Amino acid sequence: MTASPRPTMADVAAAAGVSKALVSIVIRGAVGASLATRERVLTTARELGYRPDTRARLLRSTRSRLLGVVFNVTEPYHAELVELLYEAGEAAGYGVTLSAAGPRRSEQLAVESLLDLGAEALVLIAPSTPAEGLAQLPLPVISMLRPVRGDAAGSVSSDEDAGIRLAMDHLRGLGHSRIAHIDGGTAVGSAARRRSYLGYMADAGLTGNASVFTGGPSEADGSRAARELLDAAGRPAAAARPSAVVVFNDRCALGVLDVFGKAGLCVPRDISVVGYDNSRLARLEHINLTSIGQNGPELAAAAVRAAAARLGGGTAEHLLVPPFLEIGGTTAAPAGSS
Amino acid sequence: MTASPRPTMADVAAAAGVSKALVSIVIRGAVGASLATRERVLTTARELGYRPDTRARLLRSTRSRLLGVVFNVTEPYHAELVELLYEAGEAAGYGVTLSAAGPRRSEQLAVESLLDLGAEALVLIAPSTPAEGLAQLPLPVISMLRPVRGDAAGSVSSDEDAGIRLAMDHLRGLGHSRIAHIDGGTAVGSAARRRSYLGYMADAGLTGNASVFTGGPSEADGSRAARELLDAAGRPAAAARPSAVVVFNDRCALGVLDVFGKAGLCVPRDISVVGYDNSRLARLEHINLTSIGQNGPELAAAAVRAAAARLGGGTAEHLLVPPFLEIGGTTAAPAGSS
DNA sequence: CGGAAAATCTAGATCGATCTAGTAGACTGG
DNA sequence: CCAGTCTACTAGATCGATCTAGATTTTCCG
Repeated sequence: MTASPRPTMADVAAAAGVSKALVSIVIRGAVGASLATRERVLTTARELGYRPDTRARLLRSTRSRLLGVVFNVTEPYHAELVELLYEAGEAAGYGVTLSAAGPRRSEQLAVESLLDLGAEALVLIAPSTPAEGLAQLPLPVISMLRPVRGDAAGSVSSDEDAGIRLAMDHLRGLGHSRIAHIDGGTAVGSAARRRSYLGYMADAGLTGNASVFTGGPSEADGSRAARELLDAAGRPAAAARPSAVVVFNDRCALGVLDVFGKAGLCVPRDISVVGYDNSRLARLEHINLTSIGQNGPELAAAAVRAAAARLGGGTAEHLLVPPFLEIGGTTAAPAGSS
Repeated sequence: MTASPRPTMADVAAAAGVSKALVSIVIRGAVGASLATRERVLTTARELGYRPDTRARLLRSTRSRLLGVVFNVTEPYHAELVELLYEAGEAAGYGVTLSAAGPRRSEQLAVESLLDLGAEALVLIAPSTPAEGLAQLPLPVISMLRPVRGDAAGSVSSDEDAGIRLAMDHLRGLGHSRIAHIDGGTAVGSAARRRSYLGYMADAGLTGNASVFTGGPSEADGSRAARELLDAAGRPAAAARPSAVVVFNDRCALGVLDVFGKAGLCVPRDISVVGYDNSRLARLEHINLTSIGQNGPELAAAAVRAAAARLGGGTAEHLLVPPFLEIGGTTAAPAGSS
């Protein structure tokens, strides 16, 4: 509470008997100071409890080395990425500042606050701003988890096509061939995943077995689609029911699991279910959903690299990071195959 | 990409034919400018696309009017509070900067980065730093969701005792009298909630019906406790089984629901369950757990008020915000009472 | 109308760092 | 021994705002 004013660079300089400029050199670790004085300055700095003032540093330096990150508070996975971005950023010599977007705070506002803070590049996690909007911004922008075409912004996303293939390979490997897909309806990314599914089925010569049901991003969507699936399967012949379902995302898969359970189907004995996101939800012990996960650390590192490259004058890169398969308790070999 | 340097206050001053100082006055909305010039300056500022530079502003002004917020990335509810703090802060004329703590980024580090940025007060959401540590910090600190005694820091938390009472009143109102409690084991806050439960039962003259099972913060803890509860109930007489359970938190309640379901009990027909937190989990459609929720907007507003008051020279306040009851589908009148 | 009070505006110092330009001294080589 | 190069260091300008102190104009009122 006794607000003793924190020591400045001038204080350290006076105490160590050198100039401010030299202290600056030492603190930044720049060249131009002898080993002896370097040590002396660092010692007195530590003794005085000196900490460089970020505000002043940002103001003066040509390169702020500050990375602005915009994330959405309603997406738990974003929070996870934020922490990884801190790590990746700091490892690359960048400071990281956050700005949250959400239902009551627009992405626009979040971006502006970072601009005013002097960020020299932005990482937007799953931005809703269209590409043209991103192109307007006066600094390099990296879009995470949402691919962007062209030179408007760099992008780093998970390879969704590879993700679907992982899920399908897993199911095929278990012996499934009647594999259905519950898509994400009009949600972002749904079309791409659906396309990957259909492409895989075609390549495997299983076009006849392919069937897509309209789901959505939430549990309710999944429940609806699952009921439809059961109804459709019942009509022609019960044997025609799919033995496995690849679902748009984990939340949707949760709704699917619920309906299957209430219909008396046992997962995975009667039917296998694969989600997408490997969210905390999926990892709850009594759910333990087989799911496709994004490689968070690699995504974060790639985003920082892309931002640094863009600052170095490169053109917008578009990276795809391979996802991984987390095998849980909702997939097994089909019933008749032991 | 064509990095046109953004206009500064001097540019606006030149364009409007006034001094820098006057522009500053107008932008800050301070007294000392006539209505006419005020308008003229604002117009030219808008035309030039001028935006004040936060770095410079922070550096110079005696009061940074910057509120630092530390949240934990692993807690989804924190994210929700963050957005509310933005709102509450900005409404009170404070800027808000975030710093994330988490498994790989210490609270200490998060706090320091905010100090370096020039925050003039900190709001720590559920800090793990002990009170003595908070007292060391050279600025006012508000601990949210974790009560702190003494003058080390202000605190704003949800009134847990009132929360338990809400749950109990609800169940009593439905006609329950055999109400059990599954606690949080050694988790933070568990002891207080258990005490509230026992106190309520005593006050209601139901000490004979009170029974506490050792749970914990996670689903697995809940499952274990639920099995114990069923075992214990089976032995003396089935009729002695509690007709309702108040559970430490939502995750724990999820495990409880799972075990009850698998044991053939129908919730809420055979037994009612109340959670605590009103988390997103509880609000999933097919779970729809009756739960005690924290009043987020009020918590955020109170935290900002407390910080402002502390900055104004007041002593550390300790506020309790009343929670609310969210009635879901897991509570109903006990079986024999229609 | 005169002079005090209030309102409006400006010059210049200042916050705490970085950065440029330049000085002092040590070292090298012919 | 002197020019040339390197290393170690420093003075002072600078970033873009705020703030203080003072200048100028307007208003008010007896």
